[in-house]
Amino acid sequence: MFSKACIYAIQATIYLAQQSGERGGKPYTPVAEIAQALGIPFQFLKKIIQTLAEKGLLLTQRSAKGGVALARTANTMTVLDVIAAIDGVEMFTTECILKFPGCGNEKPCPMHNHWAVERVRLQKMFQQTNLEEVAVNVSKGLTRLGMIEMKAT
Amino acid sequence: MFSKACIYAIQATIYLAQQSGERGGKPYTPVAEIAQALGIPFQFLKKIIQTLAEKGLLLTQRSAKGGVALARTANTMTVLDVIAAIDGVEMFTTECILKFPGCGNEKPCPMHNHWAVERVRLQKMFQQTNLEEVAVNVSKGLTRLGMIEMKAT
DNA sequence: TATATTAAAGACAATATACTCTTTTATATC
DNA sequence: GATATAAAAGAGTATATTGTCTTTAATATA
Repeated sequence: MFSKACIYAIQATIYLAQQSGERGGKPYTPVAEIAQALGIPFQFLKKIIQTLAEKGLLLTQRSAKGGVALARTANTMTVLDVIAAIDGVEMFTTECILKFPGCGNEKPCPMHNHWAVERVRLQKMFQQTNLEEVAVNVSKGLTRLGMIEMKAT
Repeated sequence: MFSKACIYAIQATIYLAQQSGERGGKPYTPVAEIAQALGIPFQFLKKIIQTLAEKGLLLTQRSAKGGVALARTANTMTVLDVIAAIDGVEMFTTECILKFPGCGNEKPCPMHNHWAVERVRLQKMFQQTNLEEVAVNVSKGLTRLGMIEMKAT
């Protein structure tokens, strides 16, 4: 469904949302820390982070005590925003599940009418899920981010 | 969502369902004809067809007037059956959308509870769609298989 | 039985995705 | 202002997926 890059982007932004939620937390988190904490290849994550920064989702600071941070509050950033920045939203809007170029309501492929319904549901689901609520659930221990244990801070 | 191989498998089996639906049609369809008709790379399709045959979905006949055919009637073969043979059903059953190995109801990832709902819907959708109904719609001109025009026969 | 047709088999090539390494640049902190 | 920290930039490698080519084998048909 999603590329590895996109999956890592979602994980990293959730991690950053957690960081931003911590009282007295540092303003920036080094990419190396995120990669370490989530088990994501460091150099690969850096490129992904760069893309997210270019798309305006993250702020970067290169200096001592630098790193990256969410460009806006976690409750105004949705999982769909992150997906859109990396893999794009076409899969939820126009892309045919059989990858036929002209597929749409006028020229539907054999699966179009079924898929069009699910596609919209998926998009809504990711759009309605913001990084704050997700991060809070992780911090509460209700859900897990990767293989690491997350305890309330 | 699906690999190219899986997409081609779905297209090819729908094409074969159309063939089997035609009165007085030949029992077997050459892979070359399917590849030609649907614009699928011939040699690649042959391997995919082989896999489908190994999984029991298709019958093959190597000889003059040979080719491939559905192993059972089109109305008893679902799109999910085809997907299962190529990409597997894990994506609808156990696979985490963030690809976390241990993700499940006990140890849910941040998206698990949302995704688990959609996953099941998708599986049902593909399971409830059999090749006959799909092929009939294509033959009626209600839907299209690839870029080619399909007229009622 | 000879022949043409077509799938089977397996090596190989191209492309896309995932991942790494090295050098450079910015800047907060001391 | 010197230094250390950390991102930026870009070339390079590894792996998986997709696609091609050639040779072999089966068998229906004539």
